[in-house]
Amino acid sequence: MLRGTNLKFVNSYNLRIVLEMIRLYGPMSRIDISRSTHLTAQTVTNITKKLMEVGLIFESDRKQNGKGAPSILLKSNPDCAYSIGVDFDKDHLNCVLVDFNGVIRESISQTLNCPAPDQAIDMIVQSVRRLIKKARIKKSKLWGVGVGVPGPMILLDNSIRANIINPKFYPGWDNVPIVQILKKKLKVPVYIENNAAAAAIGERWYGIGKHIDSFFYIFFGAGIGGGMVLNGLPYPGFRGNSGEIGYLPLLNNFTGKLQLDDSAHVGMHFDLLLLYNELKTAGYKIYEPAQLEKLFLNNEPILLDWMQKGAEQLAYTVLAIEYLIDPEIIFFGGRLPECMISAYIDIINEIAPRHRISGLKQIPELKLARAGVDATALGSATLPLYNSFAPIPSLLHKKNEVAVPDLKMIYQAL
Amino acid sequence: MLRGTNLKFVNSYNLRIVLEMIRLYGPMSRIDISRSTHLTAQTVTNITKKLMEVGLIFESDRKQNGKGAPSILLKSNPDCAYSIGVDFDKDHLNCVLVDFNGVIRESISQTLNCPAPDQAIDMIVQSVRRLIKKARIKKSKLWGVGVGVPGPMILLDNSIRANIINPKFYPGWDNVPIVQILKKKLKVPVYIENNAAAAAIGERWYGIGKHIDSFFYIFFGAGIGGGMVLNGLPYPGFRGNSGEIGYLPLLNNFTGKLQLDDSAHVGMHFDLLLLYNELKTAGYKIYEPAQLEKLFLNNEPILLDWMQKGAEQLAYTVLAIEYLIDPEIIFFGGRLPECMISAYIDIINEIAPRHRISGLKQIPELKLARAGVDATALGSATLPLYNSFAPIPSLLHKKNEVAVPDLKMIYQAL
DNA sequence: GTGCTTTATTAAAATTAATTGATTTAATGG
DNA sequence: CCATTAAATCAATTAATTTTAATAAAGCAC
Repeated sequence: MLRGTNLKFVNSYNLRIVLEMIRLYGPMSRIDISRSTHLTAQTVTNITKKLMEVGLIFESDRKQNGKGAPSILLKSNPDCAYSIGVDFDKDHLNCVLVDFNGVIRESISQTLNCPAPDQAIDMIVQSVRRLIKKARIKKSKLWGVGVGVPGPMILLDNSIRANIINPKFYPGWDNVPIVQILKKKLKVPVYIENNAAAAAIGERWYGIGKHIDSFFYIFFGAGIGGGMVLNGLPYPGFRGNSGEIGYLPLLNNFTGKLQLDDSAHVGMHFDLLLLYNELKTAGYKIYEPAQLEKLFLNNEPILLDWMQKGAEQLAYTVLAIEYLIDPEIIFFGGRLPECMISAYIDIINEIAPRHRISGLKQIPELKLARAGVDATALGSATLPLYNSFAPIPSLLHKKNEVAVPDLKMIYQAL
Repeated sequence: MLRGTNLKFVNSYNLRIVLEMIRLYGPMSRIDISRSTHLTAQTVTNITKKLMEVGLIFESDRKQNGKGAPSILLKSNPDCAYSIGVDFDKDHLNCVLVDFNGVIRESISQTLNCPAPDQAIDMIVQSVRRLIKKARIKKSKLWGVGVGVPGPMILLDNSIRANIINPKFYPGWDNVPIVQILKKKLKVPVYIENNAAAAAIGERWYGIGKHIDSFFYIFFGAGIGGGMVLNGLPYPGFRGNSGEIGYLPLLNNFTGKLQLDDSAHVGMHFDLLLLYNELKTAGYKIYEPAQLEKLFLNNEPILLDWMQKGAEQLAYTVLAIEYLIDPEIIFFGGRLPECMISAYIDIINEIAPRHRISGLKQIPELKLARAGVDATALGSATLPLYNSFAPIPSLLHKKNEVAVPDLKMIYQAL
């Protein structure tokens, strides 16, 4: 799609660049922003003036740096915008309300048992309303709701993200337009994303990935998934299926055992329901990931064996990511306890080098991302803020509809 | 790197957008460009005026479309710019001179025997000079020289692409600054790229990939390599190693045989020197890919067995590409004869579905790209033109040095 | 303390390319 | 032949950045 651009697009982009500079590297002065972005000092003054008027940033102390007038440090305002993230799956619903700086202000968790769409959507709506009340924020400052769901989605005509949760595992969830329904009921922008991709975006916007332009994110949820950020931007793939590492065929030469059938796939080794069942035979009653921490720390053999088998498959996947995508870093995060994710990283770091061709000097580092219950919800909460405030280069191109709100809308909203 | 932009960058980008529209969809009228790019008609008039002044485009017939003034069709001028592509490897040196439309005007091929750097560079310089003479073009219209080399390179400080050919297989080629040397001798811009990546860029700029925004390119050269184009742009990876499918570990469950050692890799099955040796034991004297066509058409068992084993490994690689990257299309191209590449595609299309998880409806199509001797050289020839004329979005961002010539420099050059 | 130097910030004017609105050009069709 | 339609362009306007110049605030020398 070859699209031209013009001065207005330039301005809205530069606005976001300056805001992002302050968010990532702040507190910082106008002159530092100018030097970094190569915008003139005057332009930075003009833009920061606008940003201050709408309350996105504010001036704080002056910084003395030798001779000359000390520069005025600019900070981003955590209370300028809030967002709600929803982590939804068959067995749980976690919702968090975060401020602009990504700090979780309030959260609500509940367990589910494969609810029907109507029921689930009602619960989400109620949770959102309760969060707004609990946090005592103005609804006008709620920038939107982001929903992270397991499995792939389809894109509708207008390239508005929508709404199939893998119908195979979710009876009744075929073709449910969650986005439209939630938008209508809540009257705020609603975004939906695969939970792994949402976690990756969250890592990019708030996590260690803030300064990493290209990374792969391996996500432990009910199964295993992945998301990627390339050149600073989420890369969803042509059909929205990129990063689906769970679908890779099983290898028997890594495990030393025979594979079940030709279409057996890596995801099998990370299906928590299968693990819970296996643990049940040993007398454990496990129904959520947090309970695994204790078993892991007690060196429960069933769990350790399970992890070892999975890690062997994952090691190959990591090599494939290295050689195909060559990201700067591979993050590991998700709903599992931090100690387990770290253990996976350790096993892979032991296995992978044996299968690596000699001669490659630099390889991506494996790093722990945000783990635990809130990982997905926080990632999902990022979606509205990311879309409203991130300097996405495609903003520079003319489009029929401005999908992304610009400062005029921010003026109106505040 | 967060950089701002301004009106001048907008203009140089819009110039390229309009030129690209005409190149890809031309002949087309100003009003069609306006509707497509969402630039106003007046802006398109201004831009096309500039492009005509420097001879990049010209007006041709009027197209009658019902009532009203007929629109004037604009065409890109094939003789506005030329480029020379160099395909260099241990055993051969192919050079082509192409015009702006990608038509090969002249070419020179010669066989080599692992030459030393001085010798090789001299041969390249001579070939370039001979091509200019043969094609009888003005040197001022030679936009540059692109060199495709096997194996990885490193990027120098200024992000000017440079200059290591995998030193392991090329004694004496450690740290040779080819780009700088050639630039000094030829006095034109010189670009270097991995041959697989160059072929991918060539496919994007001149091939079927012209209208495909995201694809993976599997390249058959002396071994096997890969390149990718994502969101319309070449994606080199963080260390310039993306697409290195040859490095993936071997799988024994696909071949049914034991792997040699832990670091045995897919590339082994595509190493032409190994194949030539195996064929030698059967009495064949093969030293270049074109000779394989006859053997293949005669159903030579050694060759067919070789291809079957390779294809089984490649099928897994294709699945990994599908699930990790999810490109629109996977292209297959390179120095092998077209019939052999097609055969690889057929075998993979037979194997892959068996290992695919059920439920995924859409999958990337496997397509034949340009095959044969000129594939790499044409891809390399694309590099200078691509860098000078393609609407690369990063052009919109302010930088210290303008690495890419803009229209001012085009004025001077013509 | 005073005055000079240095540096950050901002005000005013200039610049630039896109946009808007009016005009010209060239065909169709009654 | 003239009204209609649509493409292309001229002229004036607009909206952002840039340039130039002024102002403000600190350090430093005397």
